[in-house]
Amino acid sequence: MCDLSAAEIRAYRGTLTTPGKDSPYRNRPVKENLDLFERMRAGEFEDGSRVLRAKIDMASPNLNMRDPVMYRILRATHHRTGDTWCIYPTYDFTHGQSDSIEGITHSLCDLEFENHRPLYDWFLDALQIHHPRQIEFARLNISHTVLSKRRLRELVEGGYVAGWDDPRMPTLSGMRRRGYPPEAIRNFCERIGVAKRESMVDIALLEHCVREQLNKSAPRVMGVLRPLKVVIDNYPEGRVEELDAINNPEDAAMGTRKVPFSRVLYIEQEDFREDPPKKFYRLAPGREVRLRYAYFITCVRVVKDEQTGEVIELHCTYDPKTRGGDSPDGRKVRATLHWVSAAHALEAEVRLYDHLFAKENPLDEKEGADFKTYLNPNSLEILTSCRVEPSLKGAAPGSRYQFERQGYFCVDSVDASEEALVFNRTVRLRDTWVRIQKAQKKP
RNA sequence: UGCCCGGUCGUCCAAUGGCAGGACAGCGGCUUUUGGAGCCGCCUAUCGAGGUUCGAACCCUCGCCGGGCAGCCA
Repeated sequence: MCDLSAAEIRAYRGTLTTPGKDSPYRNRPVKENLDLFERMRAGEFEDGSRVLRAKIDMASPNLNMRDPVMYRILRATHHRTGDTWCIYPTYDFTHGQSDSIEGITHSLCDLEFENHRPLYDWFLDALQIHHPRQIEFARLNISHTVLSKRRLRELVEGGYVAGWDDPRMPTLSGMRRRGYPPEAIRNFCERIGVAKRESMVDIALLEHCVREQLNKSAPRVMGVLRPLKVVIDNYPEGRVEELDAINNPEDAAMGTRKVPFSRVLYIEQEDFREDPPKKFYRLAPGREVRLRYAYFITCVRVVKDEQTGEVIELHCTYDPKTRGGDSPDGRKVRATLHWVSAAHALEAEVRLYDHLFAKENPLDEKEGADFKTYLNPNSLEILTSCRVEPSLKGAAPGSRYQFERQGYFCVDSVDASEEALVFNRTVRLRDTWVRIQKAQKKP
């Protein structure tokens, strides 16, 4: 038993380069120690007034061995035992014993506990109980996020995210809600391996594993995130066709479905450019493109808002001979666009998720900045007037789809309902066009 | 200027005394009714100096660099 205050214990411990010195209470007789410990447990003493320490070696080069504290007085309410105990053991004292009681053979932990292993071993040897072997490994770090429970909690409690299962969180509940398939996570773990050196795995590898799995398993659908109205001038008013669409080109067994086509459609705003830059293959005035599984269309007129100049509507003509997307004369188009029929499409909310942190390593807190200052302000973008194809009606919570040319999305398991479709973007598709644009901007 | 641990392509992991290999990323090409997927190719690494050895990423020594440790936190 040691009556030194916390500050005194610290002072007696010495420093990294100088040995500590013995506590004046170090050689108390066993009988007195036993008595004091009984009374400590009974609650006779003030919080922090005394502690139980292991008598090891105040001159040890390993600070953890300089007579570490085993029990301290703490009047805290425990979530299981309530107020029955006013003394609590330290982690170092407990760790080996709980492992031992559970019959563990190998106790795996973080690299930072390497310096604690001699103490772990010391307690087990002194107690002469089953001795598990502690092995330390590097903790997993992933770029553009944080994984420590303490920091994650800071994000939750500070309201930086919507909760532990916020789809941006690298928690299992977060990743599940985001739509990451379990197989992808397991595969990721297998690929990154386990080692003893500090490392930072590129989040791109995780995303690759997610795409790889989803590419095989996710049914394809068409959904327009930012709708632009298109009128097919030469398509008969009131006419509706049901066109065949493939559910998954990677897996013929997943079959086909019908998608309705009519005179008024929506396409993606970013699939049209009035002044197309180099290598932009999509729709532009006078240009012909394919609507997936439907027809070739040519843009003949652009309607703009008189005030803002914003493009609000396109008029096109279609070639009836290209039904299904093939041209009988063999002429080619460079782009295939996804689309939905305006009259048949379902309205949906789509949540676009991106990296939680803009900085690769948020813990690289240069200039005294807190890791939270590196949060990505664009990690969530909510789109409320998206249009998706009618086959998505009643899609089950948690079910995963590929929105063609956009990415993988899953039905949110919390906010989606019979009436309201809500999708979370799991991960984007690899996008060559984005890369071309970046390369074009550089010079 | 203590003790402990670690340094292999940009990143992560293999090779543990015998041809430094894979994946991701990047770049280029082919193909394509998703600028997706697929296929092909390219790029790039053993921290340094000595030593041991027929032979060293691996063993030894000394440096250098990075991380951890001075809670009655875990």
